Amino acid sequence: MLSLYNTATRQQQPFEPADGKIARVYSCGPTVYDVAHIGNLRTFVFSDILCRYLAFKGWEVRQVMNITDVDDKTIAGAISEGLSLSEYTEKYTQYFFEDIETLNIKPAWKYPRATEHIEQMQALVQTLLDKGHAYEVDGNVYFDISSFPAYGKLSGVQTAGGSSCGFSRLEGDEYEREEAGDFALWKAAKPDEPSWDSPWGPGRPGWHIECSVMSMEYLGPTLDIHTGGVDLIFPHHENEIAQSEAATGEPFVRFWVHGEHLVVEGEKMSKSLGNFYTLRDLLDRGYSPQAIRHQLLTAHYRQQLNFTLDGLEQSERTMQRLNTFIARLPRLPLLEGSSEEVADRIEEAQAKFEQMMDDDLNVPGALGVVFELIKDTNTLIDAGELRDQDPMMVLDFLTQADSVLGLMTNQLEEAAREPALDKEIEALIAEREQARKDGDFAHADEIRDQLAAQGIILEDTTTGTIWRRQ
RNA sequence: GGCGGCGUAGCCAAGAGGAUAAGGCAGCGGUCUGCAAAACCGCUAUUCGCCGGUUCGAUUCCGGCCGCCGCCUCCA
Repeated sequence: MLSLYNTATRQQQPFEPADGKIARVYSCGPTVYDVAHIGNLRTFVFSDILCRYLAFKGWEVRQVMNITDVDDKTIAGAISEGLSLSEYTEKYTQYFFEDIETLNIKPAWKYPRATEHIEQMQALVQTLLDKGHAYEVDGNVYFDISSFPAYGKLSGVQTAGGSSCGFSRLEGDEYEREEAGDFALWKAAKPDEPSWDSPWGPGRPGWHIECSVMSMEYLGPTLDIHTGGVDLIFPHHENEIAQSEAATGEPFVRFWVHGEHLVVEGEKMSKSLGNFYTLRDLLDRGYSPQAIRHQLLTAHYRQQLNFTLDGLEQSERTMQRLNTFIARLPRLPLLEGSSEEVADRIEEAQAKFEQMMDDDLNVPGALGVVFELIKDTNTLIDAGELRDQDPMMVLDFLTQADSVLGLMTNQLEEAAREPALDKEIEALIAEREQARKDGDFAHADEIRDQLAAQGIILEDTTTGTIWRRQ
């Protein structure tokens, strides 16, 4: 049974959807003011793994990921580039979609944009005002945290009274809030800012309200799982709980699941340190999307990941091992039949894989299971014990595992295609075989080099020559 | 100051109160090969930052120390 670490309880707890069928997942998505960096992408890969695994477990997954397309940064960015807010955010929204496709992240069920839900946000703000959880000051509406006693339950941050060090840096704020911890639900428009009319005058929604509104709009008042990066626990997620539960009177989220950050070369990623990588940066340096995704999966999601170029090189080679294995498997010259040993190993691997993933998504452990099976299979190949029915079974297992890992999707598709007999290649291989028999190794090597130049790798086995694409 | 995490082989990284401490990368030696490629076999942590405690038994639990990192209304 799947169990997940729930930030709200600080414990790992058994998970299943509240209704037993549909997993309702809300994931904090990108603020589209810039190109995503590798740290953002790690979090999206993490929520991708989560959703893929929920589907693997047989539940229907409805993942909603918001696109924040109005906030201080997007407004500032649009102004500095001389674009309208929507032109500006649309550009980065498209970059975001390209990035997740490149990293083989499965699309969410819905990607609602904040600017398309202004009316619903205003309605929620009004509800909070009506219920006495919010107040208005000069066109701004704030949430009154003193009206919500449970405030702080997720993050452990303490509010007024006691040592409220969480708010020690809040002095001098420009807004006239009654309590330092109160946060904006609606912000009055400043001159030249994009704004929407509202009962409180022209303005725009606060950051937190969008997630409450869009999650409830598509998934109802109670979510099964809400994901995000650890940095969002406070104040963002804390505020979401306050707004949502104050408005509906129902529990907002059953499981809070947060992904740890990554650091780069042991240091916090920052533009000034020059270790601020975007996906494009890494692709330009020649790294493959496959290796990048793998590197993001090398550490458990609740563990900080030290992202390094050296680590990427290692992932590149690791993926090479995987790819070579998959590419040669369907072309091996094998005796007829199937091996009981292979069936046993696969069964064992399936059980262990699920056990690893059930344990709070232990992806590094699950990868270990996959590579153990690869090694075992290779050993059997070398021992001449693999039979011609076996590769299909191994590939089936890898396909199952990959429905979760998403690391070898292209390779498996290629292998599943009828290994089209390329007449030209076969002819060259035959020609080379004759040359080798004749002792004309120069000519044999010439043919091998020629094919290598086309990305065709030849391997001489004891029972014949096989080829694979690089 | 408050909250949280980490320290496992040359590197990355799982794990777990007691069975040979996964897996990947790199290295060395071997097998196979005309040479390669791929792969396999063997070697590479008698030991899990340091010091105590609990226990029949701890690297795994507890305490202290050292080192590193993150969060505390910009933030994945």
